[in-house]
Amino acid sequence: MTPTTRDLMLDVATRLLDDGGVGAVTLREVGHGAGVSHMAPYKHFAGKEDLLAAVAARELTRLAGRLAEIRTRAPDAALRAAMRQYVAWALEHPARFKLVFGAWSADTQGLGAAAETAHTALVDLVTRAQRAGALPAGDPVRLGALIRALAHGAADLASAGHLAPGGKGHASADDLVDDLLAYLRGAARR
Amino acid sequence: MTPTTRDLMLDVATRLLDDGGVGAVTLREVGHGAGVSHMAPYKHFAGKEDLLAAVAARELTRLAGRLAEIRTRAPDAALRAAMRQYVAWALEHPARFKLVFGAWSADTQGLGAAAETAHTALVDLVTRAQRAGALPAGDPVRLGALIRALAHGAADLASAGHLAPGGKGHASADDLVDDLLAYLRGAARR
DNA sequence: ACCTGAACACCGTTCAAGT
DNA sequence: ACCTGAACACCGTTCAAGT
Repeated sequence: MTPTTRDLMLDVATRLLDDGGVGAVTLREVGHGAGVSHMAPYKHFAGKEDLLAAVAARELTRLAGRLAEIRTRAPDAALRAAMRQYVAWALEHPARFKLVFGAWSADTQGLGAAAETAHTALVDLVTRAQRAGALPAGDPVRLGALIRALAHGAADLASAGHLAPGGKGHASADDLVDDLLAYLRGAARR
Repeated sequence: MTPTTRDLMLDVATRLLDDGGVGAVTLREVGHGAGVSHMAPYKHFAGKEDLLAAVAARELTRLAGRLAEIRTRAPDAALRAAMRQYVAWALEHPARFKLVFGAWSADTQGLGAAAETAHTALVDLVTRAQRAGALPAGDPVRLGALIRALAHGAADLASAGHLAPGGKGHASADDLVDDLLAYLRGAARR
């Protein structure tokens, strides 16, 4: 049950990522932080890119897991809770967020599979919210893409400090998610 | 009229950025590409971060300029055209997009001022679309934030290839912008 | 199977110096 | 004012070798 060297390396890499961004993640520091040589990471990962992909995949899997838990709630509250979870995670761990949703050079480390799981969970939430009358009719995949793109954009802008900071009309990322869901609820009643 | 060494360096940096991402922008290559030594960039920029901020500021200023041109069109078409311009720019130059909207360590190189200009232009477009009946009433700053967050998120996800690629329900970033504007137009008529 | 240490090419940055 | 070249610390990666 003691963590494997590989897992220890992922922990160290995640801590470096949180502390100083992706540029602060060096294979040498990952090795030393895990108590081994600066070359040991190459025995577990093909290179730096592969290590970062493994960090991203683990993080995305955990996020998808939390979204899956939310699925047990009432359908119209679940969708809002899921988007708030997404936004909160982005604001708490901006460097992880940027890494996970940056470009993946290849579908390595099961990143694609983890993304598929999260996507399926979202479409399911949308479908159930539609049946509950909280969302308008229409292709749930497309509606899910709209909601996720808004949550993603609001989280990204907020985490970089570009969301009209302070003063009149200032809206948090959560506020924007609520605004969109309110407009969609209105469209469902028309 | 011949470009200054500084402008030449910004051109080289932008080309390196487009070709290989932010990691491919090295001060040494910027110097050599501009026909000077690997140390010359330090005479024009405080360091790498400052050079990248200058690239971002120039890019953001150009984007704001193109949004300003759009302002001359009919109000309800102008907002859509502006968001399409934003999305198109992000998809054409993903590395510039990520750089411009990444975290700025300091308000150097006039980045904040350029962002302010673009933000003001957007709020103006929103206000005029509201008067034309194409958007619901309410605080134009907050409504502008909603629209921009959606365009931003759709562009970011699309440029990284995370927008439910292919198959049923697939929506482009432009499609999502259109969807949101259609829902908002519906809310304006209620 | 997993780890080590030397070595190479590269990069950001400092410094002393040149015109 | 603007540019140069040597030097330093650091990083990703390869390789030969050890248990």
